[in-house]
Amino acid sequence: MQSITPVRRKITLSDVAAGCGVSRATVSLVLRGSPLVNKHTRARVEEELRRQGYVYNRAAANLRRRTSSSIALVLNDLTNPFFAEFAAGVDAVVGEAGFVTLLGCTSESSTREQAVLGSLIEHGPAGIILSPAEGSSAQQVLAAMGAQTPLLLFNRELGGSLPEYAHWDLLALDNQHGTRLATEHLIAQGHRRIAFFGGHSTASSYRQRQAGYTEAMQSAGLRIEPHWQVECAPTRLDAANQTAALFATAPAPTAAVCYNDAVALGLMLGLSQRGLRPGRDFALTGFDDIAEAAMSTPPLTTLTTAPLARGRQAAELLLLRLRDPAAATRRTIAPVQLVVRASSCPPATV
Amino acid sequence: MQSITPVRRKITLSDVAAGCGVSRATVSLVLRGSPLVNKHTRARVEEELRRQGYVYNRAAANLRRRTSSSIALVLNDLTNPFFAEFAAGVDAVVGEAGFVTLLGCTSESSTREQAVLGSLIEHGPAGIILSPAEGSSAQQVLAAMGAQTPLLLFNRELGGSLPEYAHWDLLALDNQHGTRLATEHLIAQGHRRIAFFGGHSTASSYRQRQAGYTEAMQSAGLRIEPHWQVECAPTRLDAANQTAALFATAPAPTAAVCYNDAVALGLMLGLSQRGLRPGRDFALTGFDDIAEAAMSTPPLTTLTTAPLARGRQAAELLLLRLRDPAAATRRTIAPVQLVVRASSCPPATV
DNA sequence: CTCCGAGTTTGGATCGTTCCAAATGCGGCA
DNA sequence: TGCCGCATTTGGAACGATCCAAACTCGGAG
Repeated sequence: MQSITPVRRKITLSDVAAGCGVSRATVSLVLRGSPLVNKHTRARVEEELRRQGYVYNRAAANLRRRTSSSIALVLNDLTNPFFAEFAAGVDAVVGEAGFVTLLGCTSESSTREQAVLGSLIEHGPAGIILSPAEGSSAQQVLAAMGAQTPLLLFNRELGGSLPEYAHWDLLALDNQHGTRLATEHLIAQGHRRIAFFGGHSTASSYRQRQAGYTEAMQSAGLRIEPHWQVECAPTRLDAANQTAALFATAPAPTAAVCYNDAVALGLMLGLSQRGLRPGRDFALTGFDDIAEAAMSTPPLTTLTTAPLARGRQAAELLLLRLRDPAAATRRTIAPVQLVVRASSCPPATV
Repeated sequence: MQSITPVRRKITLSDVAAGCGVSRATVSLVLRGSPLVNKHTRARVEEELRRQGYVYNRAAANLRRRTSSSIALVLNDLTNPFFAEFAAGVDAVVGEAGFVTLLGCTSESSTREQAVLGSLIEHGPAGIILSPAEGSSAQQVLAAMGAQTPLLLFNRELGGSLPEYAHWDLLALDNQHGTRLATEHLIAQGHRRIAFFGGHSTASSYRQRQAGYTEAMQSAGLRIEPHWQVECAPTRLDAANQTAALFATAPAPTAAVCYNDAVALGLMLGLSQRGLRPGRDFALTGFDDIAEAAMSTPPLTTLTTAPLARGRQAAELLLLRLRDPAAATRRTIAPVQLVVRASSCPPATV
């Protein structure tokens, strides 16, 4: 039966040491499970730690040891389920390794990204996992975080020219191969006039996905009309609004490879508004395999990226880097897999 | 043109002080924008700070000032878009207030919750926002985090008996009113035999939602058959599997108020498998308004909870508490709003 | 009876910042 | 010249942990 007297002041090592008549150093050794300390002393100290309700001050320890116990995770969009799952994966591994996750959201703004990085870096994380905001550049990022802290870039490349002393690891999806698979699948279904729809060409992931599409089209000897490549913000709403552009000029496409699932779902909406039934009159594919993809009408053919696993992987890559700061820079490309659902129908026989 | 010499050792106040011939104290004053320091000196120091690429060590400052600059966010399920948006909202406000978010995911396990809380507390957050794992108790939570750090509970109550010295703020959704609205809406549509489907009665939110349903039914003078209340895990899969239970005994319900959207989507699946068309032969409502709700077939009538706004609100409530630790405990109930979509059809005229 | 060494314990300095009381410089006034 | 007050600057002691070299205890060997 322990009586808990609500205390204002925080309990420190010295309090515990005084409480059981040993020195601070001894208590410190007990805390860290050192084999040096005598069994009997250890028991006494541990009892006293419990009794006083001591809580370890990791900040103080980190200061003295010049270590860090946190890893920063900076995301361009946490409201996107893809990144939310990614974050969950990161946090799991980071936690297992005894670190704590410092979270920062940039809402796709490179200005906020700088502010967030600046604020996080002051807390001295051991490393940073960054999924850059659209249009953020290497110079910006380096200016905000310095070159001291190991960086793992996820999902996107940084724009701008790279100072030659800059180096970081990268984990990206195999965007190009993914859209190539999707395009080939549509071609195999019998489509010849295939569009590439949505996204902003400023993003590196856009350029890669578009390259996969172009590659597949060219390999099949199919030509690409200019108006089949329509850019829009990677959101449902903007995608729906831009649908008309696909059909502005003849010949109209019979299928589209979309930049991602959000865009594909928006395109479905836009098609319906024009009286076209997605999955019957027009085929389309997405990218990401968000939860809604399987639930939409028709269910969406897309590319799964296993965001939770990618999160774990990102954290593991960063931990590897922490263990060996001098190792050569790694660029990891994670595979993606085509999931065929009803949205990628054969062309309608008109 | 600045030449960046890659330095291993971290730059400290003393380095800068030495670099421009003033004392550490003066540099510290400059950093904090004190009006005491001479204009000319300030300029010189700021130049030197830039030149050396100084980065502030907030941990050291916090140690000295006995302050904290972080807020811990502990979530039972970050892969749920509802919580992901909530987290984004929290992080935005926390960031604006000059704090940093410490993230912890518990994956709905109260054991992990204890571990996560224990780890986070060592970093000395100014406060904690906790959405408890299922079945986590007040004693557990208090044991892991002590009574020193202000706690804001989100979404769920803690189980177990409360020690009388325990007190914390609460932000919850108006569960009871929400399901009452949904039930009344179904009654207005003409339904008389309405079920309450899904969720675990161990959760406080379940009991509240069920109470709202019961209340509405009783007010309307409608009776509730025992087999119309079917529990299941709040996941799509389990909901689909439990669908049969609703129809095991006569009279079968013609509509169901579901515990949440995941359950409702699962029920739709289950209904389809029985040859019932949701939104035509059977009406149903959800809770949460996750993104899929608007996209499902038929679109799901549900209750919106504005998770992003709830996140902001949670953070603001906690900041308020930090400003006035002695203020009376608050229990905030956030309103929810009924969104009527196609799933809540009138009863089929058989 | 002294000395040795293994097993434990400990005081004091240190990490990078902030606080505080005291020191410094300097123009003005008696 | 001496003293006051204002504006600025500063050395040294914190904050709560860890590191390190030195010290203590004690049984056994010489």
